[in-house]
Amino acid sequence: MRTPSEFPRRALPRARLWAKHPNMSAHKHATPATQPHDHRACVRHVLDEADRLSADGTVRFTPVRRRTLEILLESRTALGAYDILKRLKAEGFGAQPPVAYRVLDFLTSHGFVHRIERLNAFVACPRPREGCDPAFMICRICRTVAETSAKPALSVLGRSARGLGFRIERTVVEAMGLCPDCSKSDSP
Amino acid sequence: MRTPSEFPRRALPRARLWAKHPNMSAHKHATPATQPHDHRACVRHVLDEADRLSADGTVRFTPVRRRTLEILLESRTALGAYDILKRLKAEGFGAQPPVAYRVLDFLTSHGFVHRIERLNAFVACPRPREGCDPAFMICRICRTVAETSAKPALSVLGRSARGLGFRIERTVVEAMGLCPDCSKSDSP
DNA sequence: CCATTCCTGTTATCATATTACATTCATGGC
DNA sequence: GCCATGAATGTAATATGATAACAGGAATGG
Repeated sequence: MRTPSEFPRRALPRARLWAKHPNMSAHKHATPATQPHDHRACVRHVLDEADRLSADGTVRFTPVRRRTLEILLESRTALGAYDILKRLKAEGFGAQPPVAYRVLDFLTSHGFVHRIERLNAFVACPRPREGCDPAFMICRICRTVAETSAKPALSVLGRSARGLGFRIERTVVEAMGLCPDCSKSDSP
Repeated sequence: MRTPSEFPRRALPRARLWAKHPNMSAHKHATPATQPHDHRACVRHVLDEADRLSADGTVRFTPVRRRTLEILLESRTALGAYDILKRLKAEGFGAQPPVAYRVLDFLTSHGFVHRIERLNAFVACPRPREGCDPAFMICRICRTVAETSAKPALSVLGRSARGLGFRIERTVVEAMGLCPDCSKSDSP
C-alpha cells in the first residue's frame, strides 16, 4: 500500500488550468477585477492620448494600430494574437499572423499594451507612458486581468539580485488566483 | 520634422530578445549564474532524494522521469519540451510530444522542475520539496537561469492583492537581465 | 489471478510565433 | 512636382510549442 502523498496526484494540463466559466468567451467584456469605474471614460482617455501623440508625431498611430488598441482596451480579458487577428481580418485588415504580431510589438514596445506571459496573450495598459512596472492578477475562473504596480515587490527583489551580481532589466510578475467576484462564488 | 521619441524606434521580435552568443546552444552546460559550487554534488543530491522518495512509494520515478530530471539538472540553461524530447528519443524513449509533456507535468507538479513562462522552457529545481516560491533571473545573453526566493517580494505583493480583494494562489516572478559573467563582457 | 489504475506510447491536430519577401505609403530633399 | 528613402502593410510558407484521443502494457491491491 502506498503512503498518501502530500503532492497532487496528477498535474492539470496547462490548458485546463482555466476552469470553464458559463459566460466566458475571449471577446466578452468581463466585470472589472478592480474597483468599478467608468471604463468607457478610461478607454476614451487612453485613445485621446494616443491620438495626441500621433498628432505631434511622437508615435504613428495608423488605423490598425489604433483599432487594435481600442479592441484591447474594450476587452478587459487578455486576448491572444489570433483572437485579435480574427477581428482585424473581419474589419478588412490583413489576415495573416504577422499583421497582429507586428501591431502588438508596436503597442507593447511603446507601453500601451502588456504581454501576459502566462497566457500568451495581451492586455491594454490603463495608464500608458507612466513608466509602469506592472504586476498582473489573473483570475483563473473568468480570466480577467487586473494590473497593479509591482514597484514595491521589485525593489525587494532588486536587493537579492544585487546580492547575486545579477543586473535586472525587466521583471515579469504575474499572480494567478481568484478575483473578488469569482472568489465569492468559488468558496463563500 | 519629427520630435525625437523617448521610445524605442521598433520592437525587437521576441525571438531576438536573446542575443546570439558564440557558445550558446540549448544543450550546453552553462557557467553557473550563482556562486560557483560543486554542481555534480547538487545533481547527485537531488537524484538521491528522488530515488529515496521513489523507494518509499511517495512518488514513482520511472526511467523516463528520472532521466528527464537528470537531463534538466545537468543543463543549467532552460530546456524546451522539444529539446528534451529529442534527447529522450535518442535514448530509446518515446518520440512523440506527449511523452515529454507528460513527464514535465509530473516533474513540475511534484516540485522537481519549474516552468519558465517567459521562455516556454523548463529548469530543475535545485532544492525540491522545500515549499519554494521561486523567482528566476534569466540572462538574456547566455540564457542561464538562476533560481532565488521570491518570498519577500511576494509578501509585499500579497498586501496589495488583499487590498484589491484578489486571492493569490501562485505567482510567477521572472527577471530578465544580465548574469554576473555576461554583465562584465557586455558593458564593463 | 483478476480488476483497476497508472504509465507509456502512438497519430493527428491545434495554437502560437517567425521568416522572407512583395507592395504600398508617407516624408523630406531636390 | 518628383523621386529616393525608410516605415508600414500585406502575403505565403514554415517553425515552434502544446493538446486530444485512443491503444497497449506494467504495477498494485483485492
